[in-house]
Formats: sequence, structure tokens, C-alpha cells
Amino acid sequence: MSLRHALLGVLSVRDMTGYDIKRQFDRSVHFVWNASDSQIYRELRDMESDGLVLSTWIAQTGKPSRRAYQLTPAGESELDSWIESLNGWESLHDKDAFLLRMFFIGRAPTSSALGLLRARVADVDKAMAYYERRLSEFSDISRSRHPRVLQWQHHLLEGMRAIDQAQRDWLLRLIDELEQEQGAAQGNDVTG
Amino acid sequence: MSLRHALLGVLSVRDMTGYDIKRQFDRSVHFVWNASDSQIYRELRDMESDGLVLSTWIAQTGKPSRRAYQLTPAGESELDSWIESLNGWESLHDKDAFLLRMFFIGRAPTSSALGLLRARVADVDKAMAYYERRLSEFSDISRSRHPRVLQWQHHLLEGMRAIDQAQRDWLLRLIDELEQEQGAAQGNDVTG
DNA sequence: CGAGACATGTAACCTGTTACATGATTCC
DNA sequence: GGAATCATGTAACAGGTTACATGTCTCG
Repeated sequence: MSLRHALLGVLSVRDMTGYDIKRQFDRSVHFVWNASDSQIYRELRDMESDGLVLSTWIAQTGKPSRRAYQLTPAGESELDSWIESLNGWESLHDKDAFLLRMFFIGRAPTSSALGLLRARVADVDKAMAYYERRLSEFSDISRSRHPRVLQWQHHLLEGMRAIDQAQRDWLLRLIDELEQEQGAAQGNDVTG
Repeated sequence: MSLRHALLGVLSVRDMTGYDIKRQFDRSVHFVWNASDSQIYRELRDMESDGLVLSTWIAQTGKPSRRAYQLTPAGESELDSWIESLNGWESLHDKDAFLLRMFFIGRAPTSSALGLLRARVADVDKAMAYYERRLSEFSDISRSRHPRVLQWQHHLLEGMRAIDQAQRDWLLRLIDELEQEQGAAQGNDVTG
């Protein structure tokens, strides 16, 4: 139940409404955890009944009322103890539909496999472009002046860039290999 | 609903019971997709009512009867069309509890952060040991003699090894950096 | 004699997605 | 006039986990 912890995390920065949190998610946390608005609203209510957050209605004129949530001390300590807890063994690549496809793609012709790999390269490129955009926001200001949490998010972005770069390199090597095999096979067909 | 496709994939190799499939999962697919036995049994029943598989009861003496499943033509074509379908944009690191922790770990002292990173290195090492074990099964026999599906699983294992190696390198660099900072801070405390 | 493999499943629950409902304001 | 933003939510469903139930055989 880590959506709960993601919510505690964003609320630890400042009080927010469900709507604010959703936008915050879309803007900053979504690349490691995302959730739909209805899931966020539901979870916030459950967290309130568990005493981790408190809500206050704020009336507005011309716009719907807002329901602002704030952490309780219980919420803060739940967040801290989760952050520091060391959970044993988590699978590193669980539930990745691309990897599952690749596991079975030997059934399909090489041309289909190449299509799959190229599509994945495009996904990786998109992710990397995002990291670059986010990282460039940091480089303006001298790093040591950032609050600790932001420094860590900077480290995280650098890590994901390095990891995804390795994936990209692997995909390109494989694509190359397959294209040469395919080219050789076609050449044989023509000359033979 | 990709559990369904994972099940179609393993059944495409040979007919199996739910129990066999669970063991097959634990042995081979689990590093990209895993599922509990009860989920497998339930999904197989649903797939039968959708016409993707057929089951036959096989009586045994002294042991419970087995219910063996086989693909129908509809199941085969569902598998093939899924494998070749190109799904747009999937987030590469969604729902990874470690990354989420790291996102917020600036709240905790550096020593806790180091603990988290070291625990992750241990997880990565465990995964890499597994890849090596699986890869060594391939090296015995000349690779070109393997069926296509196994060749692809070999590529996949190599890829995950490369990706996880990149993660490991990043973690070790970070740990190093932090240890030096910590050492410097302590040194200052002593001399100051 | 107890633990674990073999083999099937049900029931309850938690988590996540999609579609729908409401209603004013602002921008094109 | 229509779409997007602001802001809350409900309802239905899909996917996944955990605990429980049943009963035999085999191995140490």
C-alpha cells in the first residue's frame, strides 16, 4: 500500500487538496508512482479515518469548495518509519509488459521483434528526454543550496538516466545484430 | 490483463495444469511476471469460459486429480496478436517502492539513506546472481541450436544483466560519495 | 511423527482503472 | 458555442494478495 506513502510524502512538503496532489503527482512523482484522481480521493478519506491526515473545507466564491489535507503527527511518523524500513527482496522488473512480450517473442517473425524493440527505444527516449528536462531545472542554481529532499530527487533522476541509458544501449546492440542477420539472410536468398 | 498472456505463453510450450504452471512461473517467468497460485487457478477458469483454453481432468491414484489445460486456436491467436501488438508509452519505472522511498528519503538522516542504498545493492546482487545462473545454462550448448524462443530469453537475460549492472554502478557511486561526505563532516567535527 | 510435495480451489480483502455525475468559470 | 480548468466524488469492475480448507504420499 505505497500509494498511501506517496501521499504522505507530498503532504509532508505542504498541505494540499486531492486536486493539488494529483497535479503534483503528474508534475513530479509520476515517473516512479502514479495514481488516478479517484484513487487519490478514496485513499485520502481512508487515511483520514485512520488518523494519518486531517481535512478542512475551504469555501471559495465561483469555484467548488476545496478540501485541504494536512498530516497529523501519526501521519508524519508513519511516513518516517516507512522511509527508513528496509523491505527485503523486491523483484526489480516485475509486471513489465514489454519484458513479458520479449519473453515470448520468439514465436513471432524477426520483423515483428524488431518492431517491438524499436517501439521500446522510442519509449526509453521519451523517458530520457523527461529526465533531461527535469535535471536542467537543477543545474541553474548551485546544487548545495537545494534542500536535502531535492538533492535526493536529483540523484534519483541521474540514476534513472544511467539505468535507462543502459537499456537503450542494449536495445540498439540487439537491433543491430538482428538487422545484420536479416540482411545476411536476404543476401543469401538473392545469391543462392 | 497480462497474466492472461503469460499463461497463454507457457501453455504454448506444452499442456499443463495450474500447479505445473505455478512451478514453471517460479522457475522461469517470475523475474518479469509472477502470480500466486490462487490467481492462476482463477484466471485459467476465466480463460476457459472465454474459449482460450480447454481443460481435461486426469485421474491419479493416491494423488489428487489433475486438471490439464491446452490452448485452443483462439488462445493461440490471442497470444500471437498480443505479442505483436505495439502498446504506446508505458512508464519504465512505475510502482517501484525503492524508487519511491528514495524520492522522499531526504527527510531521513544520511545514515538511513546509506542503509537503504546498501539494501538495494544486495537486492541487485541477488538478481544478478540469478541471471548468471540462468545464463550459464545456455552456454553449454552452442547457441544457434536453441529454439528461437530460448534465444530470445537469452537476449532478455543479457539485457536485464546490463540494466541491473548500470543500477549497481550508480548505487555504488552514490554510496561512495555519501561516505566521503559523512567522513568529511565527522573529520570537521573532530578538528573543529 | 512431522514437514513438505502434490493438487485443487473458495472467500475476503486490498489496490487500481474507467466511466459517470455535477456545475461554474475562463479561454479560444 | 465548445473545450479546458477547477474541484469533488460515486459505482462498477479488473487485477492481485492472503488466509483458509482438504487429503494423500513420501522422505527424513
